Amino acid sequence: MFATEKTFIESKIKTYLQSLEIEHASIEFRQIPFSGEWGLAVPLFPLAAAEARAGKKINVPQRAQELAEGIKTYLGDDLGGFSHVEAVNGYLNLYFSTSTYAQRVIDTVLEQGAHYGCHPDRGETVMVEYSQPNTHKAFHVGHLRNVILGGSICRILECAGYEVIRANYLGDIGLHVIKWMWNYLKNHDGETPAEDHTHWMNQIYAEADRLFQVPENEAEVRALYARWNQRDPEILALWEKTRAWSLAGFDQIYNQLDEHFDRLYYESEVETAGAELVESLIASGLAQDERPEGPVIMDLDQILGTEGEYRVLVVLRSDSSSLYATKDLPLAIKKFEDYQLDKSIYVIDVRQSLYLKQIFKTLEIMGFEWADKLYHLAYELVNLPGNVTMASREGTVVLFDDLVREATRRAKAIVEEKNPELTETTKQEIGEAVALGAIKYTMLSRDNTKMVTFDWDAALDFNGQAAPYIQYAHVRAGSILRKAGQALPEPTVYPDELHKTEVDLIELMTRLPAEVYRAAEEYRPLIIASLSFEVARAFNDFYNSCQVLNAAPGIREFRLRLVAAAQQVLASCLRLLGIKAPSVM
RNA sequence: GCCCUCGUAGCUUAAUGGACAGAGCAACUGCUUGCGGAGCAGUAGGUUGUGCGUUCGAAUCGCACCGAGGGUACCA
Repeated sequence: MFATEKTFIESKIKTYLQSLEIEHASIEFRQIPFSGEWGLAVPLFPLAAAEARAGKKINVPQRAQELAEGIKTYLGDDLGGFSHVEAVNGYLNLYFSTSTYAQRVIDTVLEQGAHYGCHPDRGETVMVEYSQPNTHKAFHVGHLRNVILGGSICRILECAGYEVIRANYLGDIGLHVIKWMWNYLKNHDGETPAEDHTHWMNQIYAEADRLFQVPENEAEVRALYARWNQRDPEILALWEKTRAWSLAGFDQIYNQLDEHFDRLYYESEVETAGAELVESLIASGLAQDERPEGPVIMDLDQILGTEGEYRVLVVLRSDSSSLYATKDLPLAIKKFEDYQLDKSIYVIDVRQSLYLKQIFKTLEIMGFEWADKLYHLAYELVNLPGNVTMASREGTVVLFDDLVREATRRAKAIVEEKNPELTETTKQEIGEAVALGAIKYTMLSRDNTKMVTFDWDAALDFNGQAAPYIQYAHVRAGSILRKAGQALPEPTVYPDELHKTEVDLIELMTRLPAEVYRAAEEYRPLIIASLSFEVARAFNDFYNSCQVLNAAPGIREFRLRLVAAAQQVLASCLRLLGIKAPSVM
């Protein structure tokens, strides 16, 4: 936004430094850390330190200050767009005039609209694999973090200029599916799904899991597994039918979460390729076949000459049935056959770090030159209070639909109280937007590597650092603009003096483009979550200290434009987090 | 045992080797009332897990230790 000024001042500084015989100096610009004024800070420490290293006997901080003062004197009044300059503590601080800066920021935001903060196309394609649910099973709060994180990462990457392919990988085969079908045939034959597919599917699964403990039941399940392996048409048909039910259930969930996928991969579609791949690994001598006494393994440490680093990867069970690894290897290959990828990201919880490291290394050993483009985006688990882990087996899960229902109920009650004249449909809609926003924000506002302890009250706390607070700021901004009752004023000359809260708000808005870039590089939605909260807080501060509609002519127009720009930034941040920005609540 | 990740105020976090470790929630003390309940002013809370090292300069980089979590051949 200030490239011209930057270039100008940089060349001036370089000219001056050359006169001191300091060549090849790299000038670094950063934000001035004091609030209330804008500008660029140039630390002179690196230059002074370079001189010290070159053998001059100097005190670095003192020399930095000397250089800063020298530059200040050299520049004189020729500041090219900056209003004043100071040399302090080893920094050269270049200040913009408040009104020029404010005007430029607000005009840029309004002009770029929803694109503000986003970057031009980089010509790179990234695949993000996330969600990965098992069909025929529950969808609980633990799975939720994965979808929310993956979805937000996709939006951030897109905004940062990447072409993104959203991939899902569904566990549609395996013992859990056979158990389910066995119970269905035995106890639920002919039944069709209840309205909430996933919930219904899970009830049958949970029951099957319990019954499986009885030995004769287990024998029956095994027998059914054998029929499956022989591709019994009746079983295949049942599998296809029930799988479709499960997928329809997931679609309901993804719709509620505002998520979609570009490409679905199924475990069932890579199983055969996996078996073939294992055979070729054995043939090439990379894998050791210990069947039937043992499994087929790859001793990665032995192959690489490392110790305790990569360990042993089991690629096929001793009974020749497949494992995760059997399918993940061909899947990785398939992805690169299907698309020209510059990066392939796996959003999978941290417990699988070693496993994914092994998979990536194995592909490298196999000679795939794209192996270095694979990346495991690890995130920590969701816990329940009292250090209880989510486990379907122990029944210690909070199911997705229960969570959303309860959250919506609470959110709707608040909406009802604040805004009783809304229609029932609108209340329901807003209640859901607020509820899902609160849940998503809870998951995204802590770092990927930090455990989220799921607490009903904390997740649904609509005050404080939470999504409803941000959504509410967005609504308030909209309300002012509505009341202004006219088209947004054209850009005008801005006031010379701004209120402190206006300055803070504008300052935060300028940070969006850089923060999007950083969030994309580091795969950290938290950065956007924090910024969105700060913008909302700054907006509320402004709202409480500055009148907009009753402000003097001139000021009023400026403030209306500021409100519109702030609303735009809030909307953009929320969009990046996958959180809806309602217009009333 | 070995490997990985993480330790900043009660909680969530900021500072990307440089200007006083900066906020917000929660807590405490007052005051105020709505351009949408909630807001404002203030207080308190930190030897950045510990110790060494590198550096003119370390929350930031390195090493060691301590603590938490996870993983460690046929679970997913």
